Amino acid sequence: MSKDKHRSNCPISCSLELWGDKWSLIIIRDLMFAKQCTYGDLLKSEEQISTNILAARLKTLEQNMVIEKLEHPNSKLKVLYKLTKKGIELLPILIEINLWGEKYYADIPDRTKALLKDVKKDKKSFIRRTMKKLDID
Amino acid sequence: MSKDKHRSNCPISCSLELWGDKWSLIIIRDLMFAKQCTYGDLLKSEEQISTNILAARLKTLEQNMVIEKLEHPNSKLKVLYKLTKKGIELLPILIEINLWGEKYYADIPDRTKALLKDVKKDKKSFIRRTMKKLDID
DNA sequence: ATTTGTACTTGTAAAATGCAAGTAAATATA
DNA sequence: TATATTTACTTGCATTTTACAAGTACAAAT
Repeated sequence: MSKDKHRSNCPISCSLELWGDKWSLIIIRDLMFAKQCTYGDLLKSEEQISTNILAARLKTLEQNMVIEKLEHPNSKLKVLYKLTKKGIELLPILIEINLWGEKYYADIPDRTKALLKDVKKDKKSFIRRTMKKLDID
Repeated sequence: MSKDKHRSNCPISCSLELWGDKWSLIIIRDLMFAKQCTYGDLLKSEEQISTNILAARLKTLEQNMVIEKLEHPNSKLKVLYKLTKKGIELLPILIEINLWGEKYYADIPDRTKALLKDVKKDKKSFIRRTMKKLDID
């Protein structure tokens, strides 16, 4: 009847209810920069997510159409996860978090620094290029 | 000895460890658009944070210099919370979350819509103006 | 002197997390 | 062909976090 699943209609609040935790954006980050990952790939991330949490997050993100499952071309045993358009559009958020984090935390990895240098040169272009790369199947 | 409090040195991961939960950015949002709030003001938000969670988050955010406490000019009983420079600089993240959320959730409040219309007209100018407003004590 | 307002703290049940181990099906290997 | 291994999960359980209700301490208003 009523749409009362949200604590409020504030877009920030609704967004946080979906991916506002310590893991969802890590998964999304990995998919954003690796394009496609298997479950095993995601487990390999430096942050060491545990298997049950990963499975739970993937399920929620899929149900909310942020990611989707794909058949692996070479194996029926493997599953490919990728971002949907809705997921890809989280890129500007990830970029701003990256930029803020770069400013306030030390020992940023070189890869990240290089990427952010590119971002700072021309943010819009970076977003366009990255999104385009992700969009091509 | 070692700086091993972080799961990784990824700026996204470090950021999420600090404010990657369902409440921190709600508090920061309120401070961003109200400039200064008392504890009671923050409790009044539509999302209905509970008192112990609010106290815990305020403590963490203060310890990490995202917010600071101020004396209330009219009362020793009240406490004013405001964003530090570090906190104010979360504005671009809040804006991008707002824009994403606006696109994927329904029934966005009119105030928010109006604000985002302004943002979309000229994002940089909006950020500059909002930050300036917050900076003036 | 008593009540109210404000910023918390405390207790406790419920939920989420983190870790270790287990399972089922597909594939690789002997 | 039989066995082992890989892959994507699930399950059980201890620990931690959350949510709700109530309580406390001090300032200020009545």
